[in-house]
Amino acid sequence: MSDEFLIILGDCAIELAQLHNDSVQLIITSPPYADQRKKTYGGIHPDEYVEWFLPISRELLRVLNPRGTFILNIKEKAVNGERHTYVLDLIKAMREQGWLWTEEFIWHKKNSYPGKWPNRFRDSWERLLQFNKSKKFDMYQEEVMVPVGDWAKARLKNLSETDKIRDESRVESGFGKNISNWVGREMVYPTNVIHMATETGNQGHSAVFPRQLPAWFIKLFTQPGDTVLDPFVGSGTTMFVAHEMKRCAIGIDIVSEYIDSIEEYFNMCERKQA
Amino acid sequence: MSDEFLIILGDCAIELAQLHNDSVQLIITSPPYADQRKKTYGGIHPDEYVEWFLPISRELLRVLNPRGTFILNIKEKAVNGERHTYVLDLIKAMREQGWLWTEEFIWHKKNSYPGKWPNRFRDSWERLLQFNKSKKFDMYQEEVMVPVGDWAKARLKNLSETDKIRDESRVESGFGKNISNWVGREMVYPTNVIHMATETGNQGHSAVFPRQLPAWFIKLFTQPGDTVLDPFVGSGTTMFVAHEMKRCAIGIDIVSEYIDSIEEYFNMCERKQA
DNA sequence: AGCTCTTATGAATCATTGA
DNA sequence: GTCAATGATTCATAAGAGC
Repeated sequence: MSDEFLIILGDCAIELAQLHNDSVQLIITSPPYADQRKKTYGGIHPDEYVEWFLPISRELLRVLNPRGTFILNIKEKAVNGERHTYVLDLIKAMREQGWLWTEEFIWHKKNSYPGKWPNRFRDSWERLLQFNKSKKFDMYQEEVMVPVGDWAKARLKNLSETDKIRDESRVESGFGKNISNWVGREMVYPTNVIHMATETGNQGHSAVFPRQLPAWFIKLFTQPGDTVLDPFVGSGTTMFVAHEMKRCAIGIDIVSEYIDSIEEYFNMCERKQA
Repeated sequence: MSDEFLIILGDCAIELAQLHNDSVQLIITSPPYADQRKKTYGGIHPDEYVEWFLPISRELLRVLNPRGTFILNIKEKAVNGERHTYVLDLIKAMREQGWLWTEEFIWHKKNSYPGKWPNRFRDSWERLLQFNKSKKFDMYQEEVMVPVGDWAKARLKNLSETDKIRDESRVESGFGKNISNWVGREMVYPTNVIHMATETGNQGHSAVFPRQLPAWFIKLFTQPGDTVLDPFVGSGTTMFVAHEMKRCAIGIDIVSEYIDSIEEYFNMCERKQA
């Protein structure tokens, strides 16, 4: 087993005990949403969601480095025509555990799930909650700067929206490829609203994240050699991206099919290098 | 005094008593944010914000029609490097008052306030919380359908063969499919993410809302002749838009300069009509 | 009319100073 | 100490001027 990655089959509430204190620089995960994914995770009832998550977040708080960051992708579902409050309750409960609720990023999903209801529009955003262990944490803002100004204006006028979407979904780092072509142009910092299309139908597994999303946070909060953890690693997107970016990747999942698939991927990687 | 509008100078916690039960179809307002606007509103401390707002929301619940809607524009500030939780607390407290938290729209402000800090990016979004009195409320979705962007029309008109091939080969992204669905369609429903720039320098008065924002919700949740209330009417944007859209407009504010200015505006309107 | 360029200015945030 | 006020930082817009 390489130091570069660690794949664990099991319940993260239990398996996280394997990890040392303060050993992880970035935790980024999209836990099963309430009442979703019944087949794989048993379906946590909205009213029990906080109670279910707190033992996990307690372990995450232990393994996270004091200068590290925890990014939690979550969105409340509508229950009885209302937004359920478990996410609000979770934020408050995690603060009592010792977490700092530093920021709430908005993930604007440009191609949100289709549908029509008489009392609400399509939900096209999710929360990306940033939690920290201390007020002093590592943040490499310059790594995620985006071009703007004349470049963006000219481009926006001359190119259609389709082109932009296509570019962003093709290049994992957003405008990364294009950025390199425009070195020397004006670069500006992004805001706390992130525009990314979702990826669908990725080899039969539902890809929770588009690859750009973990890539963006990995660039922002870690350096090469740091450790990135996803306790609900699912199809493995976070691990693959972290590994490609020369970070150590740890993934945990309770579904053996997911773990098998991820192990296969990393075996292939090692064989290539050999 | 016309039935078409009502302008009240005073503290809305008190003055709302003038309004009848169930008489308002839409409440849309942007109350003073915690610790902001000290000169005009006194600056409510974050820790006391919920306590300050609850008597007002209780009166709002009384005057709102059972089929009406309350849109609350609010955003928590950063305190001690953390996001404060008073908005989360407010949502929970209002639910205990009897409000239903139906939806949370995101207002993405394209021109957010400048600034740079080592631990956070610029804040470019605000919450637009939708509360209702009952699960059955009026919503006229077709009134806010948006035209398919020019980019899509232009793209569809001269869709080159290469484009078609490229799009179809990217079916896994879900995007190619969408394009074919848009053929022949002029209007689509919006989502719960609203993109609008703030208006600047409006004749000395800072316009809290861009005019489009109240206009959008007035179209969505009311019909001509319905009553629209803004208990923190400020420079009057909500009232002016509502009046232009043939809705009855009620505005309350504790700042006499604002009220004078709004009365002047409506006097001019009536003189023109005479 | 349609462009480009310039300028003013925001519901912000944190570090520093002062009571 | 704790708390409250001031200063430095900074960019996407609209509006206006000039070709």
